[in-house]
Amino acid sequence: MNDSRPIRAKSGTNHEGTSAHNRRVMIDALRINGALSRADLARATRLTKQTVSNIIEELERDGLVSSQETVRRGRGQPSTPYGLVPEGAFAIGLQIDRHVTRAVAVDLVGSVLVRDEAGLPPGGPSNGTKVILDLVAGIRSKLAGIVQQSEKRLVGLGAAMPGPFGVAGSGDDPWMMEAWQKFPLLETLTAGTGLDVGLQNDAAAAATAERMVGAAHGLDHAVCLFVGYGIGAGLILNGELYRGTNGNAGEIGMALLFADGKSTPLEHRASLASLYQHLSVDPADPHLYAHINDLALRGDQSIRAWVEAAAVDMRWSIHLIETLFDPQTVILCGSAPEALVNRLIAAIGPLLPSIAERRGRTLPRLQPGMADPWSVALGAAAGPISRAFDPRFAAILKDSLQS
Amino acid sequence: MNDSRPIRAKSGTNHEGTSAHNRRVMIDALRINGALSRADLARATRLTKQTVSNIIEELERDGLVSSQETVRRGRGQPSTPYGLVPEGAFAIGLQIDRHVTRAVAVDLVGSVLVRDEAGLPPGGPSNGTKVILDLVAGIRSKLAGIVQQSEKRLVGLGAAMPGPFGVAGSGDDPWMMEAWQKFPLLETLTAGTGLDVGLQNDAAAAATAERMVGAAHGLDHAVCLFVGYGIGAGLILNGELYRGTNGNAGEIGMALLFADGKSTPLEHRASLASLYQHLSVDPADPHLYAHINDLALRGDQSIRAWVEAAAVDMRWSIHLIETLFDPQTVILCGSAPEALVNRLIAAIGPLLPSIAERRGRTLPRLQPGMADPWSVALGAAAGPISRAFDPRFAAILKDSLQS
DNA sequence: CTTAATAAGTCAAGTGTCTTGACTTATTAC
DNA sequence: GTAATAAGTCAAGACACTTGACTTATTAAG
Repeated sequence: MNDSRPIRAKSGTNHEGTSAHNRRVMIDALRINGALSRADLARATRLTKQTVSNIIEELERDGLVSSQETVRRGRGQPSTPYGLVPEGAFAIGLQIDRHVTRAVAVDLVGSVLVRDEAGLPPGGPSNGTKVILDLVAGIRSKLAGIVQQSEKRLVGLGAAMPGPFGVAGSGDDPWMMEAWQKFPLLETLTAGTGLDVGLQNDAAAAATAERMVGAAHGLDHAVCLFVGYGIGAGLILNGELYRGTNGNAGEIGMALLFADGKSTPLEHRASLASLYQHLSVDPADPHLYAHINDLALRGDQSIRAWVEAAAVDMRWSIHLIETLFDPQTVILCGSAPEALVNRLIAAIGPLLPSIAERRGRTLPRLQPGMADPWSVALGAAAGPISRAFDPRFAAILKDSLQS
Repeated sequence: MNDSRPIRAKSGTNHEGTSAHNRRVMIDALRINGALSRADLARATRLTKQTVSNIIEELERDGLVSSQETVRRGRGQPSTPYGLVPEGAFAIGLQIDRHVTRAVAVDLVGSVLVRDEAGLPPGGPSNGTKVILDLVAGIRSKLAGIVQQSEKRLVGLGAAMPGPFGVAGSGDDPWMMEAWQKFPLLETLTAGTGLDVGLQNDAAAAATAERMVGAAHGLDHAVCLFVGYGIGAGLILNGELYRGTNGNAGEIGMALLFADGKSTPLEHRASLASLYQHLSVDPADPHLYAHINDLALRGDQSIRAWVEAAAVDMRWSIHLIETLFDPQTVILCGSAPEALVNRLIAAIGPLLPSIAERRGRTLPRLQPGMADPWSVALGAAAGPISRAFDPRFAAILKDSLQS
């Protein structure tokens, strides 16, 4: 009996895990509800007043929360609300797109403090790595100029780029996203910045952003349909981003549609790439974003035609998302001109019938999210903040504790 | 400032939560790996030998694990493996289908000890409730005749029926599944049995079964495509069944397919219901199952035609599941005749290209699961066992602790 | 104005569960 | 026969939450 097969098991937990969880629960509660008193926190978390007091004291020492003015609420001693301190933690978010890379510095509550972008030369990682590392270095030094102790309070760097990861692709993309997808980006960024680095696809980043400061704030189940150069879905399931086995969950752009006996990926019909092709414009044109926004605002005929066609496919995508994920709401967002997203939303309705149609709904089935070229970078930055501060199963387990 | 808005927060945890988690982790490790020594468990769970010893001792007292013969593994003191005791816990599983209801008693390791079924009269809950409660009572008394203390070790009753739940339906189903879906089944079963009752849709139950004793055993991300009277997907995400906001996640049968300008739910094209219609047979015929199995085995022409057509839609369903969930594998199962499922699997291949095609795969993209009229009832029973013994986030939180 | 009711928050001792480090036991390798 | 190695135990210790009494601050009511 050769007993060298690896034993698979979840990790156990201990006091530290308990405490780490409770800290995270407090921070989460303050993020969702705004400032709360110790007594409020004790009731909401089911912990004792004493425990809450101890943890709040510790969080205050760590500069993550601070007390506000006391509030009189009827009989009894007035309560002292505690709120998150925005400058308690920072994260850098990095978006790598086809022709451009964007970086932001974000604080604990999701405000963008610094932002910068740079053009990405063609040629993939071999030409782009330095540009990216310089951009990140610049953001860090600008952040250090604005706030004290920023480097000490930097919890990590989140990177976002179009997926899918680790999949053999078509190889016909001159902007080399495939090269980026194969490139050991995590290792390169870790080595180049010394930070804790995470990587997700752009739709996931958009969902993370919506969860921290947008329409998915405080929701347990929400799906962001993200329209960028491609199209993808960012999945918030059970209050956490769902990544799938290889970080590719939600890559709805690769879903095949069948029509007229041929199959076409959704991405070829409903994405900025398809719009650019429809309009015969150069995707690398730096003024394209504003130009498209203009056209959309003016109701340009050519845009309208594309919107009408894309809306049909997106209506179906939303139907499918509702059917498979049963979310509380679907959020349409994008790194696409806002006017375009608004036209899309208008054209998508009314939605197809689905299990989402039920009595007693409080949230709309479809709502607009951020449509902003910076939302992906923001979401990328929200990743490390969430990893560091949000309550989640993995944070309780011993193998994640090393504080 | 009216401050009566409810405060939303996750619950905190304490020592009991820690301990509950560690107990569950041990049980899970023994379930996945088979019998393990205390030292093995300590290494796998990252807990200390002492902690493991204490917990094992407690689990042994509770009759959930027992020691086996010592094993010599080279130098050092021989180890004493501990394994799960099958009769350490039981659960009742109940399937409510259109024309029949089935119930099983299952033990801690997922063996079916007792099974029984009864025809369901037309008319929905008003006529069927008594049949169901009698069936469950019969199962319980038979179980009590086989094993000692079965009632004390009964952790709950899991019920499964076709979804979706809580959705306005078409109202054209003479077998009144819609009436069942609206009926307060949970309350009725709780009152009628005195047990802790859970409810899920049949595809979710099938997935739960595959996770406990089938092809999804020990996997973190797997999707079961379940072919029954309808068709649905049971989702294992992050090692747990994913239910969605209203327990309707995975209802892929309601996904609309567009062809020739019309939309049709997948269910109308790939499900036993569609097969029955194709064959013009009576779905209430009790011999239908064996009959279909026979036809499938013999390669009947009419079945082949349906299989070919359904396989096209199922191939697409699998592609979509891979694209949206990025699972380790997709499992095709059903409460459908096994020969039919085998024909379907044969006809579905080769699969469509998707993100699941990657170098270094170890699991097949599609594999057969249970195709057995009893698998849904088994999965229904696996629900309470999983809730009681599997490690999960919710089990750590204070609001779930009352032991 | 005085007193009772109410609620926030603190204090100090208590409890439960994991950890630590030394020790015992059983086996194989040399 | 002895050393090395690994399983498992013992007893004390540490840590984080809990308990219950107490203090403080405010409003409601007579």
